[in-house]
Order: sequence, then structure tokens, then C-alpha cells
Amino acid sequence: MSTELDKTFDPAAIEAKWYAHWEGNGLFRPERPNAPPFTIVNPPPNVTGSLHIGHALDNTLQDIVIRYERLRGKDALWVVGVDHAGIATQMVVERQMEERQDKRTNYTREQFIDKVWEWKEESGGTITRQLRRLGCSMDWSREQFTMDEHFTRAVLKVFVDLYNQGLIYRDKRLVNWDPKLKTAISDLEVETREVKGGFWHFKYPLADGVKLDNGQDYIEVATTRPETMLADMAVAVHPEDERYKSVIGKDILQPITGRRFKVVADEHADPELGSGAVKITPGHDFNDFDVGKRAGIEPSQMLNMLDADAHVVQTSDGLVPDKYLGMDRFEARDAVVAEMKELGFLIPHVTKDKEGNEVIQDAEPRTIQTPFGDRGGVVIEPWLTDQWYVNAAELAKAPIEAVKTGKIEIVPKTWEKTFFNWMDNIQPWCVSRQLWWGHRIPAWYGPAVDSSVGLTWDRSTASAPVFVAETDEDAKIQAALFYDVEPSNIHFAEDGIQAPRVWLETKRPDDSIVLWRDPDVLDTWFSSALWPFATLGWPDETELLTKHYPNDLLVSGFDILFFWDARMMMQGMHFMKDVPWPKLYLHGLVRAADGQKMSKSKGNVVDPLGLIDKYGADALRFFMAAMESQGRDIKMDDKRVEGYRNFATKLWNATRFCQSNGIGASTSLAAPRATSAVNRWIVGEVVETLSALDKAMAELRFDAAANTIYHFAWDTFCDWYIELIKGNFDDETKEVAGWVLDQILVMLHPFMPFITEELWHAQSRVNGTERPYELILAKWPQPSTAIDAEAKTEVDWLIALTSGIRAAKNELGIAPGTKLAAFCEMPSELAAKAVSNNMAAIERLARLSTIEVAPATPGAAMQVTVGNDIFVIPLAGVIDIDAEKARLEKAMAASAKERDALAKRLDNPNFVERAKPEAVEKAKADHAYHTAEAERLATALARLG
RNA sequence: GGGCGCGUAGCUCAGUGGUAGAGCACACCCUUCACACGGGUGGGGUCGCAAGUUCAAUCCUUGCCGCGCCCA
Repeated sequence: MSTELDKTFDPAAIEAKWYAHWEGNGLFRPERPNAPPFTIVNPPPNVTGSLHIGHALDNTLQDIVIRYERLRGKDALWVVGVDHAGIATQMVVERQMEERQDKRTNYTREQFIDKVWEWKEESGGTITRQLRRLGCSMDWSREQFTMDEHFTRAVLKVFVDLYNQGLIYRDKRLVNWDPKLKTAISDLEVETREVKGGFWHFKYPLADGVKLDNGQDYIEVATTRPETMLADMAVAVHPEDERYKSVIGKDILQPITGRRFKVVADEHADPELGSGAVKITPGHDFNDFDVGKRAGIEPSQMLNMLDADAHVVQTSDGLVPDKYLGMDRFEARDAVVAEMKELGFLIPHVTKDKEGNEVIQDAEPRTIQTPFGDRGGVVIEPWLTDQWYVNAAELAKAPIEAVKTGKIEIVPKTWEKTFFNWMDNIQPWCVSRQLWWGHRIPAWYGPAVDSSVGLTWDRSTASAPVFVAETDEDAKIQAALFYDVEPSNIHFAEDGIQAPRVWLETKRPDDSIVLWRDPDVLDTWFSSALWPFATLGWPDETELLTKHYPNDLLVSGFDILFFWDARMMMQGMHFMKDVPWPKLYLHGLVRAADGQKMSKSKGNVVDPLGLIDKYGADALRFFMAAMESQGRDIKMDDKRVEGYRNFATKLWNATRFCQSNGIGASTSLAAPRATSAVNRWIVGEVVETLSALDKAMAELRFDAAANTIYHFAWDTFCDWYIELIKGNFDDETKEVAGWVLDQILVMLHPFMPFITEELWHAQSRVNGTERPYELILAKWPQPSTAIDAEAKTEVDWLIALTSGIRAAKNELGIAPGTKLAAFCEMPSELAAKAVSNNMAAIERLARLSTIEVAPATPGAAMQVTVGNDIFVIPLAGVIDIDAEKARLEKAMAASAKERDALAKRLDNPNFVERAKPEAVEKAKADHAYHTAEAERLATALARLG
């Protein structure tokens, strides 16, 4: 077998090979029955989605943590799965149908759902394949889906239990209605955008000859949505508003509909705004709904003038003129304005232009905060319907307490305030969706029983008896009790329209009852809220559930803090009586290079797979980690990804170099015993790096962790250690170097799993052996030794000497390769020892052929100070003395400036007395050093004459 | 209107109560037998503005300016 690495490294081949190997051999979840658990659940992506850059960030961070904990010996479980994503998935399938001039309603519900499943089978693997390309080490053997049978069981149980506990209820109130998708959505799914609109002012005539105190026979009202006047039911004025006090309780005669309604007193009307009077449309505006209720209008009496498509329909009082029926809501707006204008009830908006001429407009131009559906993209209509609501305020109590007491820590902490603000003001959560794809609500309706009339079949379901049950059998039993009939006489119909017919077709209708199931499905987040425990087997009390709930950490984007994270807290604490996880890490968004949000419409979306193709998965992952400082968004920067690709190459080549010098795998966890300063030093550097890395990981500082290992591998190991040992590959050095490289591979593995696994095995082949285990299952470093201060001092001195000589030569324009001789008249103990121990390295790195302990030969010379020593390097005839003088003077000036600044501080009695003792000590030490350095440089200058 | 965050080298970003760092970019040098996706050296910042607290502020407080996000 060849032990040599290829000259160049090919990420693609390595990635494919190792991923298949890991997954094929079950290495993502090794058997560790006795190890402490560590558990993360992934935010389940949409089943038919594809990987975007945000997923890449989110999953990279999770993979880093899970690989780290696996290496530390934990029973690390990363639960993976996908979400059925109700609206999004149904939209995709419907759009495909549209392209074939087909539509959902051409099929039965069952047929349509079959088609969605087909699409799920076809495209559902895309995103999971892509997560594999990123190197994510999830437990695929237990891949979950929110529509799995066991998961569905959990969802139904939660619904039924919450219903029985009174925490889920049916209510008639205004919802955010999406007229495009024809479903209710939750308030979180509404985004407010600014839209240019108008503010129209109208006269609303008082009926019966009533007049205001000022003699006016109308009340002025203004609105941004004139079309709603077709369903107006009141005009509200402030109870203390003197202008209107006299007409409170009097009637308005609406000009278009001819509807009579009252002037009501309500504090919602702000006397300072406009005329101080507002028209009230309780069925179509959230504020008006409340005003209406306060005025004694029951939701069931509120007039509705729109259908599910937001087209005008007749109100229950039949007063909407025929010409409006069927109009689109925006068309109706124009028509209403036109009619009011024609009837003389429009108050025009009059302004003056620059020349002072009057400009007359129908409406005052205004920017309107307008609600849009985040999926459908159309204006949301507040619409009066019966929906299922969760009592979120009740469920929010425990999570609020958990965060307050620190049982759940939100990282970064700044999000806690936002969390509390939302949770403290949480609204009832509308969980029913008028869709076909999703968990169908486990509620069955039956006919109402009226003692005089018998059964009545109200297919609106508003007043129908409801039976909430996990199965239709349970529903049957409940219904049998309710109607006092035999369970065998309970039948089911497709829907409320079919129900009476089915009933008539039964053999003995008088003894039979027909139920129909609620047609709606549940909000997707209702099911994903159960993710931390339903994926582990709940409601069964499995061993897995016991061991892995609570999970240990959740990583998510801050954008789903309310949608998902908070709801997991609610359901987890309610059903599991414990937090879902003690720690919640929130990361930012990945933005385009120019800082803009990535979006398909802007065309600035960066495809993570393209970056993987170009730079390798390891480089992309490292980029994500290195850029992830807590809280900040990440701006995409290809150059930086490229830089981390270069880092991988660097490591690859360093390993090649080690191999060519017989440096192979180490077999010991503990650091090898070392005698030479360089070897003792590098072992100590590993100890230091390890501790910095562990600290960063404990604090979830991914950037600090990545930078720590980066600088150790590149600067310390490649640039100094390898250079220092070149030409001296004795057994000790080979053993130490092999061990250090192994530690790098282990520490880097969570960030760059592919290249490290490849090199891990390549290193073993140098010795003609195979590793006893894969790197993914290796053991986190345990050097079992401490930093060797003496060795560190010696090597630091060597590095200072080398850097000093290099810098001086460079500034004086001496070719870097030139070998020079140096004189050090009275070397310090440190210098003497470092030189005698490391002359070979000094010759190679600092390019000094000899260092003589003697006065320098007279004449022009370059001079370098290292610590407390002055090295004189004669260069008679070679250097420009003025240049050397200038160089030394510049350095002396710098030291003198520092010295003087420190002296000034130390002269200040306030400083010496009041500053921390450490600060004073440090200032004294620094002052001493700069004083001495300035003197050394002065001496050197004097030598030059 | 309320809340949160940001403004540090040309760019992207760390950072600390004692007077600034990284990567990239830039300049110069180096075909040194692992690597030019490399090595070496260097230039560059009144740490948004103003006031305050402090022996000391880029870091704390307040105000202002600019930018972004969330909620109403």
C-alpha cells in the first residue's frame, strides 16, 4: 500500500468516501450505553425544500457541537428529520398542478393528499442528501417525519389532551385570512409592509333630523378602507368629546346601504385624530371588533361582506346593493368611493401646490401599514370565522419562569428581553388551517338536538356539538353517550353537507346519528413544537426518551424564536414537565456580500452546494464557524471561504511533509516524554490550545474556537515548530511531531471532518498500521501534562531572535538567504543556553552561521536586540550605515515614547495609590523593559558612531 | 411610538477599564528540497460625534448622528 499522499488534495473524493464510510458503519451513533447522553434535535427543514445557506450555518454549528461531544465520549445523539410544512408543501404541489392547467379541487381530498405524498417521495430526499454533503453527522437510522404514524399519534394526543384541559377551544373571532391560500394564518405569519394608500373622508348623515351642536347634520368619518362601509355597524366617538356628546345613541343612516346604526361612545375614538369619529366595521377590523363587542354586538351578529376570496357578498341584513356583489375588495373600494362622491358624501382633500394653487383630491395620500401573508404574498383580510385556538398565555407561563430562573439559558442573552416581551403579550394561537395537507384536526361534529324540532344539521359547525378524540372510535363512543344511541348506530359522513343525506340513508334514521370530521388541519408549528420529545418516542415512555429528554442544546436562527423555539418550550414543559433543553443558541442570518438579505426575488441567493463544489465542505464549514460571533449576522464572503480552503491545503501539505520524514501516527493519548526545548514547548502549546478551545466551546464561541485551532495549526505548528525541527528528525522529535499532528486532527475534526479523517488514516499508514478507530470516534486530547515554562521561554527567545534578524535584514535590503555571523559580547544566561541548545535551528531560520561570545569586529554593523541581549552583525561595506541608524533610531524612539508615557503614569500618585496593584506592577515592568531597550538601542547607535 | 442591535485598518470582522488585533486586500523581498491555495517583512486606525464618570475609556453613563432588525 502506498503511504504517500497525493500531491494535491481533492475535497470532493474525500468527502464522498468518508461520508459513506461513516454512515455505512453507523459511526454517527456508536453504541455507548453507559456514556452520559448529549442530545440535539435539528430544526426540521421542509420536506420538499432544498438546502440554503442558512441551513448550512445552522447545521454546521450543530455538527461541530455534536462531533465535539462525541469525541469527548458522550452518547451523542443528533436527531434528524423533516417537517411536512403544510402551507409551503401544499403550495408547491398546487403550483405544479396549475402548470398543467389542473387544480386541487379537481380531486378528492384523499387523491390530493396521495399526490402530495408522491411528491414527498420524489423530492423529499433532496435536502437530506444535501445535509450529508455538508458532513452533518446526524443519526439517519432514526430519521423522523412530522407525518410519521407515531408522530401523528403524538400530535393527536396533544390536541385532545389540551382540549380536555380547556387549553384548546373553538372560537368565533377575527382571524388573519389569506384570500389567496384561502386559509387562516397565525399572527406570526403576517408581515407588515408599508404601502402607498389613501385616507378618505366622508360625511355620515345623522338620521331623523338630528344635528350636532354646531348645526351640522352629519358626522365626518375617515378611513383607509372605504369598501368596508358596506358592513359598517356603528360610528364611535370618544365619550368625553364635547362635539359629539349630544348625538351618542342617535342613528346614522349609511348612504350606500341605507343601514341604520348607532353613534356609540368608545375610548378607541381619539378626539385628536381627524374628526374624532370613526366608522366601525366589527366584522372586518381588529380594533372595530373590540369596539363592536363593547357596544354589545355579539360576534355571531357581526356583518360579513366578504367571501373566502375576498369578494363582496351579501350581508345577513341584505342591504348591500346588488352591483357590489362579486366585486373584488379593491374594485369595491373604488366603486364605493365613486358612489359616495356622486352622492355628495365625499369630503375632498384640499392642499396647495408650490404656486399656492388649490389641489383637490379624493383622498389624502398616506403610507399605510398593511398586513401581508408571508407565504401567499397578498394582503391579509381580517375575517370573521370559527377557528381552533390554543390558550398560549397559559402555556407561556412555565417557559417564562424557566427563562427567568435560568433553567433555560438563551445565548446570546440579549434575546431574553425580546422573548419576554413576546411571551408576556402573547395572543391566542390560531392553530386551524384550511388546508388538506397536514394533521387533520381530531374533532367530529354532529347534529344539534332541539327538543321541539329534533335534529338540526348546521354545516357551518359553529353551533354543532363537537367530539374531540384521538380516534373515530373514541369519537363514536362520546357521541353515543351524548345522543343516547348505540355506538353501532353512529355513522360518519365526508362533511357537513353530506351528513343529512347519509343520515337519511341509514336503516333507522331515528336511532342513528351521523358525524363528520372537522375538515381543517393543524398549523405545522403545532406539530413541530413536539419535536424534542415526539421524535424520541413520546407518548410511549421509551428508554430513548428517558435518556435524551431534556435535550442538551437547541441551535436555531433567531427568526424562529417565536414560531418554533418558544412553542417547543410551551409543549415540552406542559407535557414532559421539564424544559426541552437547558440552553438555546440563537444565530443570525447569512446575508449577501453587500449586506442585503438573500432572496430569490433579488437573485442574490448563494448556493451552499456551489461553495462546497468550489472550495470543499470543510472550508465552508470552517467559514461558518469562524464568522459566527454571537448575535451578529454573517455577511457572505467568498474570499474568506477560499482562505479556509487554503488552510486545509496547508494542513494537507504539512502532513505530507511529516510523512516524508517518517512522522506517523501516535499511539499514545498522553503527550510523549520530551527532552528538547522545542519538543517540550510544542507539547505545552497543545495544552494551551486545548484549554482555549474547550473554553470557547463551553461558551459556544464558535469564532474563538475556530480561530484558536487555526492559529495553532498554521502559525505555531507549521510556521514555527516544523521549521524548528527541520533537519533534526530524531526519534523523540518524530514521536512528538506525530503526537502533535494527531492532536491537531482531533481538535480540528469537529470543524473540518473530512480532511482530518483522511489524514488521520494516512498518518497511520506511515507506520504500516491501521488506526484502531476512526477519527470521528477518536478521543479528545488528554495530554496529561502541563505547560513547560522554561521551554516556552527558550523557544520564545529563539523566535524573537529569528524575527529580529529577519526584520533587520529586510529593512536594510539584505537578501534573506544571506548567512551572517553575529557577536554577542556578554550573553545573558537565557541567550547562552538558547544558542548552545539550538544552534542548528538558528543557523537555518535566522541564517546566522556563528554566534561568537566576543566583542564585535570594528566597523559598520547591523544590530538586533533580543530580550536583554544585543547581537552585533558586522556588515562592513555591505550596509548603508545611515539606513541602519535610521532603523535603530526609529525603534529607540518607539521605546522611549512608551517609557515616557509609563513614567508619566507612574509619577501620578493617584495612579500608584488607586489603580489595581497588578496594573501598577505591569506598568513598572513595562517601564523597566522600555527603559532598558532604549538604552540598548542607544548603545547600538553609539557603536555606529 | 416601544424594544433590540450595530457603527474599530481599504473590505469582512474579533476584542479589552490601562491606551488596539485577525483574515483578505495592499507594498517590498523570496523559484529555501511540504505547500505560490506558499514563505518572509512591512505600511495603514484621532476604535461614529459630543459631554460625563474614573488616576485611566475604544471598552461604563447620557445625548446626538448614521444604519439595520423586531414589535405596535
